Amino acid sequence: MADRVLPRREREKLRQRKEMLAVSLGLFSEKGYHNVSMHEIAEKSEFAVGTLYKFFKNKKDLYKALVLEEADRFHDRLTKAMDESDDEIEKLRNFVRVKGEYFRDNAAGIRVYFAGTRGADFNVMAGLTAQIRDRHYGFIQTLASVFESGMQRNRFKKIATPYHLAVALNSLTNAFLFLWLEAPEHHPYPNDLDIILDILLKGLKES
Amino acid sequence: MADRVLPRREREKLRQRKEMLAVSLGLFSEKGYHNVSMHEIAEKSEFAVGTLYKFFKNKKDLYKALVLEEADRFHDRLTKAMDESDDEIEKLRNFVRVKGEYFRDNAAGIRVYFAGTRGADFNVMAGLTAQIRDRHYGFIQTLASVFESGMQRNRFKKIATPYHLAVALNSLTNAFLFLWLEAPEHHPYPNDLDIILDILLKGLKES
Amino acid sequence: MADRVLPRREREKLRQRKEMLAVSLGLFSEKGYHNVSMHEIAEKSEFAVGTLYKFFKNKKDLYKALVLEEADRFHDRLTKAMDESDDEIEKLRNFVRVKGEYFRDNAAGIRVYFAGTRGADFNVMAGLTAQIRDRHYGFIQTLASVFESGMQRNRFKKIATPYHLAVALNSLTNAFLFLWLEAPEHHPYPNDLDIILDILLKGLKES
Amino acid sequence: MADRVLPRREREKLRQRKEMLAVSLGLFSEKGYHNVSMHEIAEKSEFAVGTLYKFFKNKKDLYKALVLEEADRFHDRLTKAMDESDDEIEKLRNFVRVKGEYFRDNAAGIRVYFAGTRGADFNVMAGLTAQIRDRHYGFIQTLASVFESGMQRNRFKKIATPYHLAVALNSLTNAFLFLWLEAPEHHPYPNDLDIILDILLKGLKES
DNA sequence: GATGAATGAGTTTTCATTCAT
DNA sequence: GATGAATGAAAACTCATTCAT
Repeated sequence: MADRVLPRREREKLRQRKEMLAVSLGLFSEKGYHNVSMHEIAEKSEFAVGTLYKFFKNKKDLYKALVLEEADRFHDRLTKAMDESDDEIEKLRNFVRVKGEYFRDNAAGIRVYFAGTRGADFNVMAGLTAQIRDRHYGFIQTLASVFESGMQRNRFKKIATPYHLAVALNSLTNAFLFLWLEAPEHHPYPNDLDIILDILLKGLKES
Repeated sequence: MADRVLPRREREKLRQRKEMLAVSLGLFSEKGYHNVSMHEIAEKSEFAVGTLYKFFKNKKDLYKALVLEEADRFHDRLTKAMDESDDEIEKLRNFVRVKGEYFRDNAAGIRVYFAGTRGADFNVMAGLTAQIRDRHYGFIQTLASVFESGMQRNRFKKIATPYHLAVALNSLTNAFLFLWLEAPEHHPYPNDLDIILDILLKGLKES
Repeated sequence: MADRVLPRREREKLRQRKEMLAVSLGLFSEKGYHNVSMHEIAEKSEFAVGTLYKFFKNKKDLYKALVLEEADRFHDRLTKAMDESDDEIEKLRNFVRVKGEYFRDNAAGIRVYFAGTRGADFNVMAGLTAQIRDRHYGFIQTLASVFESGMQRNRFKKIATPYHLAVALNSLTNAFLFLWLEAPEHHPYPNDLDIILDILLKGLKES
Repeated sequence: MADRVLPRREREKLRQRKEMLAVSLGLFSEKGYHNVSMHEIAEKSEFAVGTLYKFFKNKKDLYKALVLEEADRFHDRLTKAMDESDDEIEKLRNFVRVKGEYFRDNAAGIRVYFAGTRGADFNVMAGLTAQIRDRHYGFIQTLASVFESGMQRNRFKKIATPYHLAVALNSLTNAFLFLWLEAPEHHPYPNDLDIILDILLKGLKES
């Protein structure tokens, strides 16, 4: 780990920053950006307000950092899951499975990430939306490349462009996972997802 | 029009309310709930602040009314579009086409509607989220019933439950329309949509 | 009654004014000047706000009129009670008895009158305090004249100036009646009063 | 003084709080609760509005604290004055004298205290009236106990219950002191008071 | 370097008063 | 003459941010 080699002072800083973001995540995901005050974050994380401002220029910055890191963690996890196999179908199965797990285990992070994307304060949170979008777009490209490689190796029919298929798979998994996230009692967790993927694969696979 | 037969006073009231909501729509859709002040709405709509409060109990109420009416208008338009034909495939084509038109022509309304759904202030805007979700769920059922009737008449294969198919079609159209809404320059408007529907229909239609 | 001979229009006006003041009395006595709005008075009295302003220049004026008329009614009643006898002791007994009845039967008026006197908005309610004080002073003089005449007729000992005695009797009756007004369950109504007067008279009467 | 041993920070806090209350006392006593704004208090006390809210939850709370502390200071002073002697008559003389001095030297506090008692916003200032009344009742009991002990030691005749006598003496002193407070030019300060007490004592003392 | 007290701009909301109908 | 819709000044209160200790 890189942490090991950092001077103690630096390591400590990182630990504090992490703690601040963890507390912020809990609060923001629960109440939304405008219903959380810096004092609340300070109190719950047991830092002084001024210390928060040592780590983040202002409230917006703290929020941006949080959302972007949440986005990166999310996308990293998905990318890694796909990298675990060389087989395109297996990659997609991993994507769906791990995304499901991620929603289940990181509901707060997911909520903050999606609020940052399609959230309340549109153009206002200047920059954030754009940066999130870039990351999102980047990930969609990664996903698209799986479809592309599958097509090149003639494992998938070219029923649509790889990009379209990536957008489709991504939005479908989102939709079903949100159903579950918002009303777990009505939408039992993993089954829906497999159904989706199976249908898509059935249409895709060369007979 | 019912408007004609209302007493003049009532008609005038309605006109004012509409104007207030129209201005609010513009501001909220552009800047988000928390970045619009009542003074701003008053000024831009050329009413006094007090007058706004004659029509809406408070800021939250104004916002709720706006979002709910926007949701109703949206769903009504889609439902009507589907009612224009008795043929299930035609119904779905109408849904996709009209939804596309609606996104194109009512970007502000769409933004406010979706912000209200997956928006910023989760449990905070008590009631709103729940009401929106009810309406959304109701609409999904309407869409599902199209798939169901298609299946009963053996026009569609039963590749998934009608409810799943409705969620799928809805989220796919959202996804592609948002791509266009957010970056029209990269995503030429109507073509994507047809592609989606065609793929879905190909999988659905009995050969 | 003078009312009879007024033109109908005038009589009607007077009736309306009375109604406004009656409703205002109820509201002001219950909630205090600042917690009653002109709209509330208008609604409860079933007049339009504008009509209120036809009768009273503004809210302050309405309140002043109310308090002063309440003061006059109160003092008139007491003065009349004392006029019913020529005997000084009987006059004082009447004063005490009728004052007690008045507190019991016009709690709202009493509250408004005393709030206007020693109330919340000191110098602010410009003029009111002064006018009330004048009336109050005038009444104290009336009461003092009873003691004075009793002294001149050698029925009372000159244990203090008539003015001092008037102030004393007045404040004592106020004190005991307020005890009852504020906590009737702890302070049974009429007995206390008689005790007071008897003590005072015992000290006063020539043996 | 306990102040000496408090940490500097605490002492500073107390000093600020005192300053805020002092300025508030001046303003409230002059204009009444509803005619003083938090901004006004902030400006005159040279604190920021937000700082006021650090010390007092809201305007009502600030006012309540002010009135209750004023009441306590008043009653403490009177109680101490009576404790200075063991002789009942001397106790009463001290009470009257010190009360007079207190009215003379703390007119503002007295005004605020009495406004809080029989003041403007009856049931509205929920809690305040009740708390004031409790303190007032407590003090009346203290005063009554002087009469009671005087009776037990056969220094006073039992012309009335100790409680009645306490209410009487208290209301009489109030009445005469208010005359002076409101129109010092007409009512030279201390004489009236002695007269009152002397009359009362004459009636009370065993011959 | 950390702290948290102090700041005051900015927000929502109320309500006395006016005046066109 | 009565009405009550419209007005907007003014109030209470919050909270991101700063900076002296």
